[in-house]
Amino acid sequence: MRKIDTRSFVRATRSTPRAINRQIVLNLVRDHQPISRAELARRMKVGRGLVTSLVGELLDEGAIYEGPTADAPRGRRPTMLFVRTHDRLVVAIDVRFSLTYVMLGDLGGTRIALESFPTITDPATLVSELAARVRRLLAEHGARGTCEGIGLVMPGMVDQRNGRVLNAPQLGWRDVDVRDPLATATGLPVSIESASIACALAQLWLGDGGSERVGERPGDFVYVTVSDGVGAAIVVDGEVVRGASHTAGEFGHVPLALDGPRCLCGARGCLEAYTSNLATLSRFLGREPSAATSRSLRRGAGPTIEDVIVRAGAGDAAAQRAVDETARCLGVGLAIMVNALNPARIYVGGEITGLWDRIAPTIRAAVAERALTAAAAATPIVPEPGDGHPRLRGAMALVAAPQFAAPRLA
Amino acid sequence: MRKIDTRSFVRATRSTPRAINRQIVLNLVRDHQPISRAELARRMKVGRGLVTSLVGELLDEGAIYEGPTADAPRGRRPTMLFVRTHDRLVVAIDVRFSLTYVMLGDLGGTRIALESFPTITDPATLVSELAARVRRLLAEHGARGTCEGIGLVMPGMVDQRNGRVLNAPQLGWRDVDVRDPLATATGLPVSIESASIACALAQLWLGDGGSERVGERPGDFVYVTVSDGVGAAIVVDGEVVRGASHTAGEFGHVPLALDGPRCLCGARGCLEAYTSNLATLSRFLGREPSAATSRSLRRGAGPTIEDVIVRAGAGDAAAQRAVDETARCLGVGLAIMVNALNPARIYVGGEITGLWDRIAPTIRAAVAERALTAAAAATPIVPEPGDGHPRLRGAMALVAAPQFAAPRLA
DNA sequence: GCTAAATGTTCTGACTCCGAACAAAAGTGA
DNA sequence: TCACTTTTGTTCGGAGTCAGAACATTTAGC
Repeated sequence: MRKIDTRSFVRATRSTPRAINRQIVLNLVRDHQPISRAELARRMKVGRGLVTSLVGELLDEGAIYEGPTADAPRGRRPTMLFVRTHDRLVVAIDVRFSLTYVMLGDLGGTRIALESFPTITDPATLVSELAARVRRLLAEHGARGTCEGIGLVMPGMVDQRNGRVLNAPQLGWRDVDVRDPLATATGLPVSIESASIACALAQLWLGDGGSERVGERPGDFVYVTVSDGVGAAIVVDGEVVRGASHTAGEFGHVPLALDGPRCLCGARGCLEAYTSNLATLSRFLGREPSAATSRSLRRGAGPTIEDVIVRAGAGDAAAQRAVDETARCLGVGLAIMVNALNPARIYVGGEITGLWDRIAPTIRAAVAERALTAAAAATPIVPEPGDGHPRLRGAMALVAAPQFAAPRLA
Repeated sequence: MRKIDTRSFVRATRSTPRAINRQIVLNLVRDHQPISRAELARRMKVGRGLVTSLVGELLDEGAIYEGPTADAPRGRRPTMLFVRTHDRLVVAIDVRFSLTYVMLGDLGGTRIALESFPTITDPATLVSELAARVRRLLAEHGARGTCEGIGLVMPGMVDQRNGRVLNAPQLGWRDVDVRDPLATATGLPVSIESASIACALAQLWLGDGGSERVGERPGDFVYVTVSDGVGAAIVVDGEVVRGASHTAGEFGHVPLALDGPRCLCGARGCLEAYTSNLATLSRFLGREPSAATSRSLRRGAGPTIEDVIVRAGAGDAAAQRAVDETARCLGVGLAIMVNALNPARIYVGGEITGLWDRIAPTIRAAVAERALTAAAAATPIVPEPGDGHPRLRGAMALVAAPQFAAPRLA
């Protein structure tokens, strides 16, 4: 029951049905490959004739390809269809505080090569270094196919429309254009996105397809990133909620206590001030989480969040107390999201997932305590470990998504 | 960039372009009436021939009608088109704690007749009373047109799909079917919805069209209802966010302080415990907001929220303190929504809007203090006074919306 | 009355889906 | 071996829709 915005709509042309059905076929092949034309016709409830025509078009464009025929109990053997991904390359870039990762993968999300280098904070130098590495990677592996584009994930706020980094405190950037310089330096289209949204896109487009529960809509979830900050990306009906000025998802500064510890944002008692890595670390050290503490910890003075996690896992009581309290507060934060948005599930990413077995019961209990309905209390909360490089997968999803997205209409 | 859900999609047929363009024309007429075919063709960037065909179909169906021709500086005078609303009746019902309102209106949202009676808490008796009143209203005013359906707004949680009231503490109902009994008793289609979502639908479909700022997307907002409880309805891209189990929008139990005053939900420090009418009233009385207080106040023992508002407006210091604190806390709650969802604007409904001139600066200041970006801090916060019967308008929108909504696709 | 300009209609063509008929391919069994 | 059944995949005419040009209609101005 969507209202049409009469100031910005897309009217239908005579090729609109084609565009819609084409994408449906492509997505069905993607989700169920290998799949035959006849099976596609059954799933779409159309005649096989139409499927032949649609598939023929996708074959001509190189979006899919025909594999070998499959066995069948009776009758003619079906020729199986696959999405062409292995020779369509994607460059994924993840710029983080200390290291920048550059990865070469294919449209299906498969990793081909991965490298990293210390992050350069000067924009122009970073872009030229990135361009050089992209060129070298494509020269080395270019025989595997053609590159479809670059997905760039930046730490901080990003305006995905004009390709600018609005604010990246970890790099000291404010309103810096990186997309266009990188695009001209490499000759490839570049898509840019913030880390939390990128992780959500990775789940949405490259997610663990098979594990979804029956009846659960795969396009309704929240992805919460617990790291230096606490951010969330909201996905409703298969689409990321961006907000009127593209800043939706800032759950990090929901107050848990109006007179709580001071947060780096200036307010008091923010969720982030209780659950960020800095907060956990400060709690472990018995210090106030201040900007000074933050800086000194970043410079490598003192233990890191990884150290705390390792110690907690090894039985260190102080570390366990610090982490448990983080888990309790995170649970309260997740309960807010569960009540406010009622997602089908919540993904949690960040270093803290390394201790999931320990913290999961605490988080669940806190969520269940504050959830308003039984269904909300039972919302699956799924950890995503950092060793799967969710941000890099998100960068790949940035390039892959436009190929498979539903056409915008009405 | 929406992902297609391959387990539940709508494929295009050869009449899909027609369905889309038909709705676009209908909505353009609705938003810009009186409007000519030629103007429609310009706005849609199509030839006038296609518009003639689409308009002809809408005329045949009775969705629109031709008015008189308009003056033109040169050339043939255009015949103006209008949405046919005046002879298509709608019954709107708003069941509240003390009174139930029944209104007869037309598809355009115009009020024809309004009556009320003391709410009956027995479901069957309520339904038969409602059916009798609906029949009488239609008999009296039936000459004005045919009735398109009934919109029913209930206080509490509603499953809009199967027409059941899941939980309405004000009526003492749990899992009660009212939609189907009322539909069979009246022979009319009935749509049911919760109060906060209904108010949002009223704004979305019958909202103050002209006053929207340039560039502001009309389909991205949050409607916050401050009443016995505090609820919110989230509208993204012209569509209400319902959530995986249809319980999205429960911002009332966002904690402002984990160890704050006890809330009726069982937790502590909920936004509702600070800003509901009961909370304001309890603050004025210097009491704890308990279930017992709630009951005694509902029974008419002691002052009502309206009394407190009148006193605050007249200069009573205690009442002003109570209301100002409510405003401050509400501002914090709105800041959470601004940061989390980044809506284009926020509507606030409820008795407290009667004091908007006094509380607006406090609310704005609290929002601005916690908003993370300048754009978010500037989010317009618009009061909707209760004398416009927003819930009844929402009930009308329930019936009107399906007529104008975009077709679901892909 | 003629012309220009604008609105509204009609008609042919192109693109699409739709459904039925047809061809192709594999197994079964007389 | 070969007709029969079953399933897959293709082809083709028909119907619905948009696209665009030609045409008819109406008004104002000269």
